[in-house]
Amino acid sequence: MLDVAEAARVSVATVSAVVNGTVSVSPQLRERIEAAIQAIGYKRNTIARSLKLGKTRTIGLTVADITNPFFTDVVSAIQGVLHEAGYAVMLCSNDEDAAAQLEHVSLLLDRMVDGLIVAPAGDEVKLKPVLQSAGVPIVLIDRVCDGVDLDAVILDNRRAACDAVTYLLDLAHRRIGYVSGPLDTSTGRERLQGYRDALEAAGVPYRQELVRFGNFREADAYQATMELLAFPERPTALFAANNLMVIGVMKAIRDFGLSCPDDISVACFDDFPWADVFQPQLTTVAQPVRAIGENAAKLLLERLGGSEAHFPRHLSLQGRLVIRNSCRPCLVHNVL
Amino acid sequence: MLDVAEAARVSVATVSAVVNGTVSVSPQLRERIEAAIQAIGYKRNTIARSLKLGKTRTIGLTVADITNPFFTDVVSAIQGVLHEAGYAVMLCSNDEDAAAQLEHVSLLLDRMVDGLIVAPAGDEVKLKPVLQSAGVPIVLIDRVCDGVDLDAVILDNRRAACDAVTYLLDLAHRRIGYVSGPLDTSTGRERLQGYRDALEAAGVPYRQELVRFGNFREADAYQATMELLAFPERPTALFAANNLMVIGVMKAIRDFGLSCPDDISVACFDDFPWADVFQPQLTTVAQPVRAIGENAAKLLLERLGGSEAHFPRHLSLQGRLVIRNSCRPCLVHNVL
DNA sequence: CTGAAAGCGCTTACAG
DNA sequence: CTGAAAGCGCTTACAG
Repeated sequence: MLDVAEAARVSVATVSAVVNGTVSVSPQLRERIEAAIQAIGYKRNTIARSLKLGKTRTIGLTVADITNPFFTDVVSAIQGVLHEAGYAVMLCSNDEDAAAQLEHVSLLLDRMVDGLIVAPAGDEVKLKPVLQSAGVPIVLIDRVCDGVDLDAVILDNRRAACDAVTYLLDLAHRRIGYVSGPLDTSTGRERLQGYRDALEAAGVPYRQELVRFGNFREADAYQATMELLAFPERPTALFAANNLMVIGVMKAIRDFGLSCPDDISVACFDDFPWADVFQPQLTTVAQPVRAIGENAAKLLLERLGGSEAHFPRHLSLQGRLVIRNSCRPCLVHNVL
Repeated sequence: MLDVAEAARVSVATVSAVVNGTVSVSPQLRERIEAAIQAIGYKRNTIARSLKLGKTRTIGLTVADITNPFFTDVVSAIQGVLHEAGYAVMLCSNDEDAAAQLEHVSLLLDRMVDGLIVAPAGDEVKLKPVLQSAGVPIVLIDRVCDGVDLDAVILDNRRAACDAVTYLLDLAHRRIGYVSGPLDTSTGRERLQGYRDALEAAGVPYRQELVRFGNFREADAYQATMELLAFPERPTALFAANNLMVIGVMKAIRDFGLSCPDDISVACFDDFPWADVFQPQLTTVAQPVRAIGENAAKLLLERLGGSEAHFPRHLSLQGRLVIRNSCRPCLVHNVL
């Protein structure tokens, strides 16, 4: 910028003025300066600008697993609106590792991001204080931390899980195994609660041996399903807590020599773009992924725009049960 | 830092020395300073540091489509090694929109990233000069730009496509439709060449009416497949240029009232974690996704470490044909 | 081993 | 409308 100023024989203040359009500059000067900028190939140093302004125009985003299509879609939506608004996004994925997430939040905060969007990866106890003392606006997505009053946009997990399990119950299933997520995530807790709600509404007793926990990933789900299938009174239907887990469920069913939906019904959380064309066509609860991302980004943008006044806002979106052919009416008479 | 210096009654230079461990400081002083840091809750301002040092310790990453599991896996691998090395990554996805990618590269460069990893999204003509004048190390992944001499790690697309099509030919297929990617990407060009290589080696003439182009996304592939299936002499097998396109292919087959593999065989580029458990089980060419990402990150790290001397290095990895059950021997006698 | 001071490249009151 | 100057928070020779 100094070079430009010299070339155009003006002060740096004037160059800054035309670059930012903050103050009106006489046409001749503006032209001279713009010519100099072209000639020199000047590009504003955003780092210096950030230092002076105390704003970086970049926001940090940390999700549990970038490999999970759910997060991928949410991230894509977030990026869309943030880029539109002139923000860059720094992304960190932690493979469902809470300790790694903690480091990532520090890394992001170190780099002076203007705001944070985070999908907590378990271990809320440690995460909470870090988020609370971050000093920048934060919005939580997908998962919330109990007792942390931050903006959040999530799914109505309890209701959605309840809908899916109710559907299974309506098909006369009574022994419904649940391959659950971990209870140190709000999604894990709420979806389990939805499962229980559905059973209770149908007057079916909750049996904890039908519930197995895992960390929302395929390997755990495989193991959990193998255990469930080994019961003398095998479940007639299985509900999986997310998109990754259902793959593990299906692999276990196959390796157990069973077939879905002939021998066992399966439903799960999270939809797939290919669910319509491969057999069995999975019955899923579809999340409004783009809406989650877009709303989160917008909430953050509002905070960044300075709406400090409001209370934390929680947006709870509804899932949608997409019925395909992976569930059949239960024919065996269940003695509970 | 000034506050810390005052509290510890030393100069900022000394504080800086203990924070960075650059110069040895007497134990008592170090202790006093560390106490002050704790007390004040001081955190180094990375922006100021970056300005002074001319390095941001963050690298820019721009891929064509973060929604595509292939890129997602590559990104995940890249992040792993980069985080390990203390770098943050700024990610931009452009939905296969070359103009958007151009903007993203500017946004990244503006923010003074130390290096760039890019998967070019078509329109190389415009991208080339931008990359060449970037002034930071760059490594290309998945796709290269002709005539730009940059580090790159890619797949041997030609060979992999040839292998897959050869497999189809070995099953006696002669009318093999190809749902291709765009020719303004190197992957598009090379995979098509591989298709042609296979035909030529088998002595089967190349018929351009059997090839349809799309932009590596589902919708285009659907349209392309509908056209292919409408031929009086319908193809007996279809090869899709990537993971997104094969979904469109399968939807078109279904909507056409056909079934795979009974009526038509299908193979594609890119593997799926669920390919083993849903019918038809797709025959695919699996890419070493993690290796691509890891190698790209390592190449970049080397450049960042100052190995300017070498020529551009091109790493070409091999794909692997995974044979499942979506392809059957061709029974109809083909008259070409 | 420790401190005073310059400078990284910007922005922004404050004068004129 | 334009310029001189201070300051954002660091790092790093250079003295002592």
